[in-house]
Amino acid sequence: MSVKSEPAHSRREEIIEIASRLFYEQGFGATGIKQIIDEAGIAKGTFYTHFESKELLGVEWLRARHAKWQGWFDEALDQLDSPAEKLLATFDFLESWLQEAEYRGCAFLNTMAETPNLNHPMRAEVAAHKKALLSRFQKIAEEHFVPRGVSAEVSREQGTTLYLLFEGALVEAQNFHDTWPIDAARSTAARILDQADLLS
Amino acid sequence: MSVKSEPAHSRREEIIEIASRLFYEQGFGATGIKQIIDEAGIAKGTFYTHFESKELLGVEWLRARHAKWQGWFDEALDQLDSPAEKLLATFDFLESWLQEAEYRGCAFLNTMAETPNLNHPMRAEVAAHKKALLSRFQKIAEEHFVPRGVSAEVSREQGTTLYLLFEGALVEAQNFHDTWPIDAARSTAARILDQADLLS
DNA sequence: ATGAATTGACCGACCGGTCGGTTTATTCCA
DNA sequence: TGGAATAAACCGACCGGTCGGTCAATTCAT
Repeated sequence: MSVKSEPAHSRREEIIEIASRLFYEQGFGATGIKQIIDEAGIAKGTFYTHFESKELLGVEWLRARHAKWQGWFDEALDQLDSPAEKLLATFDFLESWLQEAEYRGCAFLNTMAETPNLNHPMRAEVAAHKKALLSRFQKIAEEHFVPRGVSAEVSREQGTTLYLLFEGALVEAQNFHDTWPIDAARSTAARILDQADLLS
Repeated sequence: MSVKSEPAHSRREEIIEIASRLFYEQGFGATGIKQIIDEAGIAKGTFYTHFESKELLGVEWLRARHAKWQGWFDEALDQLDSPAEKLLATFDFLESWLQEAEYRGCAFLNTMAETPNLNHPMRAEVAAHKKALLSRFQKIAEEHFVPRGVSAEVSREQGTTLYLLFEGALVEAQNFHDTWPIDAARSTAARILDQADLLS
């Protein structure tokens, strides 16, 4: 018998896609179930056959977004050769992201900001996403610095710094709606990558 | 005749104080008028004789918070002698702030995150607050670097970098609820301040 | 025929905001 | 000094609408 193939867009996935757009553009709290089901063209009850609660939909949103974002990030870095190029490309990635009309900053940080409770399931997704990104920076920084005679530990510290610069630029570009924070962070990043001799 | 003295806490100020605490702890959107008037012990109508709308109360909240925050910031820096000490003290200030039980990150960035509309009056307050903070960093950076032979422009660029590190540390300390982002940013800041010779 | 998917009316609670009316404090004139 | 007039502060019921969530009834595909 034929394997039942999952449709490219199951109802459940369709709801996640629509909700994702609304959550990102308006914020999780500011988006009501009503709007989601209206745009999906379904009834309230149908929504609740697919999701236990709005909160769990929020968690699924962040999980899906994490996967998608990682994809974008990897795509921007993978074709580059050197670790230094990769690290600088993160800022170019940020800049092209900012150009998009729907740019509303980082969905994870925005969600963190409106979710005070540290034990909220969505906060766990935020922390996991950022932890993964930090590890990415640290790993690439190691690839850059260690061959230049810098210890693994100090190399990772440089990765941490680049991560903090990245996050600072991300947030301030959203605030001022301008690329100058990204440009400034990129310049500093380039200088840091050039200073292996001072760290060894 | 005697000058009519304004009471230390007018009703209006009392409402702002109560709302400020709730807005910071729970977020602006997540806090209802009901809760504010209940905690203030007043009726709905009384609230609206003092404020046109919840939104304008939000603006007043941010204005008052900006003034208070500037005071904290200045207090942490004013008694220090050198610009370098001042700049490093900003991270110590951040760290002691994080220790507080009610720490919920930056009220301005949190508000930005839940306010997509760039033309919203509260967004203007956020931008103004951050612009003032950036200028502070740039000015102190000038005081540090210019006497060491660095141009005014490059000195200001270092101030911008320190600002971005500060903001990155602020946000990530909130996310991970830990001091390591602040410590990492502080270390990098110290190194940057030590590199005047590379910039001149 | 049966079980899953779908429907939309319905629930109680809450949202920001309005309004007519009352209380309280100040001003002004006799 | 007393009493009327004025204005500001205060009250809480009420407005239309939305919130997240439930459920009995119906449709639909196997």
